[in-house]
Amino acid sequence: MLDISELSRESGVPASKLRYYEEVGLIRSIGRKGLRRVFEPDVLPRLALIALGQAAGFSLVEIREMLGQEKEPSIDRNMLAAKADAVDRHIKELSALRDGLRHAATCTAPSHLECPTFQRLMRIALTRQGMRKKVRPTR
Amino acid sequence: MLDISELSRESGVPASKLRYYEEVGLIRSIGRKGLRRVFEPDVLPRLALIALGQAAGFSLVEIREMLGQEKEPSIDRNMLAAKADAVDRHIKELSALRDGLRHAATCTAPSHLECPTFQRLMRIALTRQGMRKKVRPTR
DNA sequence: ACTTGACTTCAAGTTGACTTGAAGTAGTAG
DNA sequence: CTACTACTTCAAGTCAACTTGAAGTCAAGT
Repeated sequence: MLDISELSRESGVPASKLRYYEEVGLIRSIGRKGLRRVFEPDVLPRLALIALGQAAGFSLVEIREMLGQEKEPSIDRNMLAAKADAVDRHIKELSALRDGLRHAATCTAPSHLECPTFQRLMRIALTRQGMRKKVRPTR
Repeated sequence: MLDISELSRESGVPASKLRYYEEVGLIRSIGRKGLRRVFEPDVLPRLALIALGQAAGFSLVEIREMLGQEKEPSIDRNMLAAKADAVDRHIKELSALRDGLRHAATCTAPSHLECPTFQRLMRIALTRQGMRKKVRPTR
């Protein structure tokens, strides 16, 4: 059992962020000691997953969906697989970007427009589209 | 030569965004026809690169640095290579996330904490840290 | 019992990346 | 020449994801 400062120290996540995450339903405290929140240690891996999900470009709402917002042990496996596929597509795009950057660092062609590497990069870029959702406090 | 609505139609980027991008120095118009901006067609690939850079999680300021803010043909090659390496590290993280998601979709172990796949995921997640910069209009 | 200080809530502020709206202007069709 | 419409500027608004600040509470040490 951890209080918020212990959790903050262990995870490196500021207390204000932890309170915010609880407010929007990303993590849960199991009770109070007086006023103070009491957390179970298993929020630590959960926080790691949240950080990773953010690094992957997911919104907090999407992450909440992926992790399961409540004490549900059975999360939707199809949805997880779909998310994995989405991340995989993202990786493909980033690979194109990386290659494009490396190419730009070495290519001395007069016009990038004529370069096949650059053209491939652009084709992939143009298939992109973004969608975002809104995060609202749970209750 | 394109006016803003043509550029918007060709690129799929709303005109308001194009004006904003010009304001912060991501793209340039080469002049005016009356009030109206006139763009060169080569902003199209540039817009594609901007979108790709965003997909990669870079801020507009970072993207401006990568692409070169002005009509400089010689952008810093070492910096580009460094950015490519940064993207590559990001890809590694995302690969871990993807694998983690796939694993979570199939693993039925009672506690994820005991699972080596999950532990690897977490190790990578914990090495993350983020930094952001501010975007200000040029001039 | 009293002080201390880390916790609490709640509202408001911040940042990046845009969008929206009002008010004005200018090239083109009739 | 007059209208129309698509452009223009500029200020303000929005949204996600937090942070900050004020004012209050409470457990623990002296």
